[in-house]
Amino acid sequence: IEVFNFLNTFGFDEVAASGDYDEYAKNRDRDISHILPFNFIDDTYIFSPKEILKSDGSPYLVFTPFYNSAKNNFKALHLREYMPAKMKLFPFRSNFDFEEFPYFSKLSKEILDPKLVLDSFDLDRYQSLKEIMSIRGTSRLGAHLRFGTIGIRELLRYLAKQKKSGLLTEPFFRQLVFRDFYAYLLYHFPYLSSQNFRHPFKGIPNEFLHSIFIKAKTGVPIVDAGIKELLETGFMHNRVRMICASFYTKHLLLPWQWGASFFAKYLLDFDEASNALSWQWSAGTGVDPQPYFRIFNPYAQSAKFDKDGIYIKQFLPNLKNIEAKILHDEEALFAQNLEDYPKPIVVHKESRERALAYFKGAIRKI
DNA sequence: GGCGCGTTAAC
DNA sequence: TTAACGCGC
Repeated sequence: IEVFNFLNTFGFDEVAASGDYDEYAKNRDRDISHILPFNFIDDTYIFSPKEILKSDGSPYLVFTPFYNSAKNNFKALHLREYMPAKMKLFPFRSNFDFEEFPYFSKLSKEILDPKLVLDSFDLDRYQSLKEIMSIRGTSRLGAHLRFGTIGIRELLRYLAKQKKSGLLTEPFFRQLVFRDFYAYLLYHFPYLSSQNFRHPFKGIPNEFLHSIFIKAKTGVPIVDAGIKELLETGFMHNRVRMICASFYTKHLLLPWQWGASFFAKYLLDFDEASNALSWQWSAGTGVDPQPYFRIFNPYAQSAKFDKDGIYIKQFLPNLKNIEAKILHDEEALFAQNLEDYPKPIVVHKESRERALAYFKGAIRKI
């Protein structure tokens, strides 16, 4: 606000800016519009929220029909390029001390030179590598899209170019449309950032369990490794996010809003829509009518996507001498007596049955 | 009104 | 297989 008051004294006519649709963003843009006329440009996501609608004019609630419609409506217009500014207000020099913040010191080079991220992104092998936690198979572009250091249209033009040279771009494009879908849903249903779409499940608040989770002391290696990655780097591999969110909402039966706030605080690529709606997806409270009884088994997940335990051991060095097989074996973990690593706080089978009972009970209460 | 189907699974 | 329901056409 101070910045815009300052600009106003220089005689600026208007602000033209791209924005997003969460409450904070809407309030921010409204406050700015009271100082200078505010011209909102749809340039944060691929589509404007009113561009993709059902034939009756209402918004889609299911991704696949949304995606099909999005592909049909995708035009050259969505690759549009704006003229770069010829003038700068004043030379910008950052005094930000990257070393003071552990994540920033690790990411600073990339943040300062986004091209490094694009260059190191193996788009062609994205589909086959993105699930392997120990491999840098995902794009890592989320933080750039958040801060605008790479724009969505710039990224789309990059994809179009790669497609021309024969690379497989569709799987990654699909994920970008997912990002759009979540922003679109938040635009049409603003309450989704804090409230369930339909289901009555509220979770059972328990600050003790929450504190164990955020301290990476659940005793479930893949969950704790994920939390460590988040705390140490400001990033968490997407599949691990799902495993942690499933564990939090199903095994611990905690309110998804608490988990979402924790992620919001630490994720450098935080996006209100993607974060809240992905947590709702995990909790089974979102727009997705998929069965709520689909509960991730964290041990089966790490056995499948971190077979040799490389990811787990990277973030839980205490476990570096433990055989990988044991890290994916609940019984074996209960049998271990480790000085600096706790036993699991829950038994998978029991938690699963408890969650199923909770959800069945909550459903009957309607 | 009917019918097919749904990002990411588990047992 | 499971068990389930509302969306989208």
